[in-house]
Amino acid sequence: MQLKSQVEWALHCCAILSGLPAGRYLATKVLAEFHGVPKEYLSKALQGLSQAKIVESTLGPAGGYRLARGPDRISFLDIVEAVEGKSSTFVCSEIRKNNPCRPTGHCETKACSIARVMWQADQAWRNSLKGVLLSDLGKMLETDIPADLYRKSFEWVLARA
Amino acid sequence: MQLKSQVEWALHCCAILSGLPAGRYLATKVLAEFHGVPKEYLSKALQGLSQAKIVESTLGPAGGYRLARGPDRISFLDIVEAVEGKSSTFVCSEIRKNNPCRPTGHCETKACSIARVMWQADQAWRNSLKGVLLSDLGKMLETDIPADLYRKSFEWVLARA
DNA sequence: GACCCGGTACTCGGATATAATATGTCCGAGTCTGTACGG
DNA sequence: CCGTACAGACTCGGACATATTATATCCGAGTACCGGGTC
Repeated sequence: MQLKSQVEWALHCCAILSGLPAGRYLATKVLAEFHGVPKEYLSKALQGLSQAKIVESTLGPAGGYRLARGPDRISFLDIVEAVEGKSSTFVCSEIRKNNPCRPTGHCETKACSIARVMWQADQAWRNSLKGVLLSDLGKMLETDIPADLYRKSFEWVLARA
Repeated sequence: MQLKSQVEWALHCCAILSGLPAGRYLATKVLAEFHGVPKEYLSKALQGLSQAKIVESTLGPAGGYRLARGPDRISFLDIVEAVEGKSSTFVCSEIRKNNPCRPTGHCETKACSIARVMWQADQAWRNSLKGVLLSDLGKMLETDIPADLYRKSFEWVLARA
């Protein structure tokens, strides 16, 4: 099991978008060039973000994407679920119903114990992601990235927004 | 992203094996019949468990699998990792290195901030799985399953061990 | 009667096909920009 | 000089191929059991 690479791309793109001045849009082409990934495919990830109302888009020249709300109102979980879907990582196929000893027509009273444990773990994962906001990421990047590189990148992006 | 169905099967099989009297083996054929899944494919999941030293196998007639240690020493995480692998669900492909502003030869000082957040969530998921032991599952099943069905299933399995 | 030996049937384990999903690419519908024109 | 209409170019969005992974199946190597033969 592995998250798709689009999740990583979407997160990086949101990080860039969160640093953009209000009202400016950034095109897929620019985001793809900055990250060195295929433009056409990256657009699928951005489409997911758009449908989830995390970003909003504009057409035409000078069009592109921007965040639909403040970075302090967007969590990692929002982004991950926009790309990967909201369904649990564990799906219970109810194989217990195939138990040859099970009386026909018997109806389970509660969810499978195994599924409950797995879903609980899934929830722990989501809670962890929910606890980190895009604004938190912004602060982390400020301290992690050398000031020089940070400023250069910012200007590079701004010149194309 | 979705866990493979083998994970579910492996967990159910371990649940059965944990109720087995010491020294008895249970064949793939029986486990497959009980759960209503293809015998040949289920064996792959059991192979994973075997390689992870969670279960041990014996050949020949009356052969099969049994737990390699007590159910209080086997966690959900052990089983999930045996089937899914131990690598993180998030893989960082270091796309930040493609940043056109990045000086050539620049060496990152610490791991990508985004990856750190994702890995932390992955760890939360694993910790949750680590906290539930096979013996805990046994207790849950005892209270969840109707006593009648529980006993019947136990005898059904025992007659084939 | 007890022990040894060989055949047999059953087991696991890995190598091999098929289906589903992730990855990557393409083209069309729509709209904003910039310009030329008219008032 | 200003407002308006229009052509053009650029954008996103979804439809279309390919590569990788999960699913399902098959066959061979190996071993414990069982029966017969021998001491």
